[in-house]
Amino acid sequence: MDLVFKALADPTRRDLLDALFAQDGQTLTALVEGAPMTRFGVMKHLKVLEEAGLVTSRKDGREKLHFLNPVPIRLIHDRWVSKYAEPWAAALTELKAHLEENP
Amino acid sequence: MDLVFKALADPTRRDLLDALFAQDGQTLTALVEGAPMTRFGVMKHLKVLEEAGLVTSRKDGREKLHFLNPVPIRLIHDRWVSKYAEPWAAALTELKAHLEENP
DNA sequence: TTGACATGTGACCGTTTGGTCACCTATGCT
DNA sequence: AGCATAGGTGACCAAACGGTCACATGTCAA
Repeated sequence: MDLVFKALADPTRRDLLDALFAQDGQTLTALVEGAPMTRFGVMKHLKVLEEAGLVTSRKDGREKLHFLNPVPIRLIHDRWVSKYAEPWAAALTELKAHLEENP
Repeated sequence: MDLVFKALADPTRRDLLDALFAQDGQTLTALVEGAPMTRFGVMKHLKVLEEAGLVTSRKDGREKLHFLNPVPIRLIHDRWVSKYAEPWAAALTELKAHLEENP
């Protein structure tokens, strides 16, 4: 779980996830297009994403295809984000109700 | 937004958020209790959390009180996490429906 | 007012991280 | 076979990060 948070901390890696979200199963060289760095930088970031479980990969001939895996993000949502976000939503609902009762 | 992701990347900072979730409005020295580091380390982490907007603070005499601010986490959920998590949930729903149709 | 307490600042230091490169392996194509 | 292409490894470097400390400021209470 810590690896997922750390992986999400870098904007380049979030951009890579977005690129895979736009088109899943891209190769390394396809992902390098549009990334502001060399192939090696992208390789390192992809490795971090894979070790965090956010991306899975499959070799096809001399190409390596990369796929999004949304499960870890879902886990972050279920076990962590909702804990903080939902009480706030509840507070907002209460505030709304209060305002409607006392306009 | 990048500051929020970076702030969440450190386990010590997530622990601080948990401590404030358990009891909001704690002082610095109260938060140092239970943290595996000195006051200065905790101060640095709290500064990162404040700059990310995840924690707000108010001075009260010689004490500084710290409060959780769940809004940035809510924003992460709305603008980012749900984008990845919800398609997965939808895929699960489809899978479930498919299995029920073809048992 | 004096002393204890809560917090703040700046320097410092070892480790991690982001990025590049020289060089290498493996696959496809002709 | 021979060459171009896709990907991989290890070393390297500057910058950021996590953590500590000496020292300083402000505040309460006797």
